[in-house]
Amino acid sequence: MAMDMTYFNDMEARIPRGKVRTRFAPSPTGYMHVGNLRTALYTWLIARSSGGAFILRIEDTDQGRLVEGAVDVIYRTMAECGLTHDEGPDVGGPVGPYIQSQRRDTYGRYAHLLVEKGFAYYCFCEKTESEEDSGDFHREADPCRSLTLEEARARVEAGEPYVIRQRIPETGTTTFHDAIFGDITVENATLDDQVLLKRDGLPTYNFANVIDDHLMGITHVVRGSEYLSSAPKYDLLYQSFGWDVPTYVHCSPVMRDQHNKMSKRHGDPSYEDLKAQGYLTEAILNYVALLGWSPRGELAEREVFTLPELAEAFDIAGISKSPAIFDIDKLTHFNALYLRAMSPEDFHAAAEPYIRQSVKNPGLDTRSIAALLQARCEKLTEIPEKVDFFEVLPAYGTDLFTNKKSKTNEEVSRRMLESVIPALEETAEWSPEAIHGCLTGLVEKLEVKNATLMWPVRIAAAGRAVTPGGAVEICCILGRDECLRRLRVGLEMLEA
RNA sequence: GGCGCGUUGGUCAAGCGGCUAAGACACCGCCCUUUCACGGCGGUAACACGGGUUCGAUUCCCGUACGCGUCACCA
Repeated sequence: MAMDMTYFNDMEARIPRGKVRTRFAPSPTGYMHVGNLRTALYTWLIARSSGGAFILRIEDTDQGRLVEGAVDVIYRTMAECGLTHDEGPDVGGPVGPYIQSQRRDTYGRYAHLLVEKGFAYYCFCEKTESEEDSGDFHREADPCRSLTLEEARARVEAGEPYVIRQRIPETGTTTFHDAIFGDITVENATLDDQVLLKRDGLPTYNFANVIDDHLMGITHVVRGSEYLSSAPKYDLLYQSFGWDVPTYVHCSPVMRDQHNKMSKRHGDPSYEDLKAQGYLTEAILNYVALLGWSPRGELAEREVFTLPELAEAFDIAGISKSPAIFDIDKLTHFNALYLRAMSPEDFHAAAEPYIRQSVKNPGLDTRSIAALLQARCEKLTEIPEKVDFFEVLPAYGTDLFTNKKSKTNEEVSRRMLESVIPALEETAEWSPEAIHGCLTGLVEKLEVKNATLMWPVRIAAAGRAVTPGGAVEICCILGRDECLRRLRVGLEMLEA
């Protein structure tokens, strides 16, 4: 039973001292929900904002929950978001392996070490269904707690199945410190002798965490606030080993509404779902960063941050204690901001596939269409329905020709189109400038408002009351033949 | 139920003993205008409640209410 201490010392010696090290430790469920993404982001930011290291560790101790391809979702999402890791299963590192299922021997050794030190004990009890809903907690009820080490060992050697439980002091209090919540003190009597090593020899999540975080030199443990209540037991574990306690950073959850956390079960969007809904990675990250964190001081009013800017501005003190409700409308706003901030080239590249979903005609220029769209859409996915009229003239009623503000009705529109069609037939070239010149020339000649003439032209050209872009742009994109054809169709409808 | 945590407008939030209590989203109005947008300007809207402490509480303390978490050989 002697511990191979050189092994462990050697391991720890490979970690640079004094440097911040954080870790994102997802269990591979194949789904990166928004809360997870935010935890990953904050964890990454804490490391990057202090020049520290960010580690990726896969927590797959739960046999029954392994999902095929799930780890890939994690890698892909992290990479897409720019949350680069310095150490992990794929890139290696000095304190690997970084997959818990490959570390099982280690946990067992430490669990047994704790038994020898008296901070843990073998328990041979069969779990019973009834005691869990009694509501009351009686730690003293476990008879194995008072077994002598010799007795227990004899039973272990006789092949009796066992678990290893943490021996929590029956009296006194434990105080731990959290970077967000401050000092929290609890009565030891309210803590249970949690299982450290399961009957199958695998560690429980809580135990594996403590061992790995210590062995990997993690300085800041970032996790959801649901672990707040188990933190005292963590502290006791660290104390038992004589290890330094890391800084805890417990983050409150991202909620879907007042009562429920974001969850796959409720159909709340994952990172990938949001992408599919037309949201940009940058916008998602920016929004998510602000869901539960806000910059202090000078930056307090600022909301738009790129990832490097976040790394610069991030500060644990700005993390909020209370849960935050996910607001898709605000995400949409950020998305619109990012869409508009793109260069025309980048926007075109992003928008083109969506434009082509409804605009198949190769004669229609996607660059011109994209230019109209950039200030007018909040999500890429709303593009197809906004521009489908370029492809085919929709069926519409002549009532669209009536618009009070533009001072048009069907009769006025008929007169306008009668003048516009021959004028456009004669324009030398088909450019925005030429079309605009032609139409405004008519406006002067006919002595009407700009809008009075533009309105019917746009309606006839698009067959829609609301369009991205005005009459001139639409006519130009359509091309002379198609444009004139549509104007004639409109005129015929008005003459009927 | 025990224990723990939380509570500023509908939402995200600033505030860290003295302020007309920021800002953003959403919503409404006005301007701009060739529709709709974009942009600009303005508006509606909040300190959960009750006690203290203090010259003075959104800020500190104690209760209450409400909410959340946890009490697994799941993470």
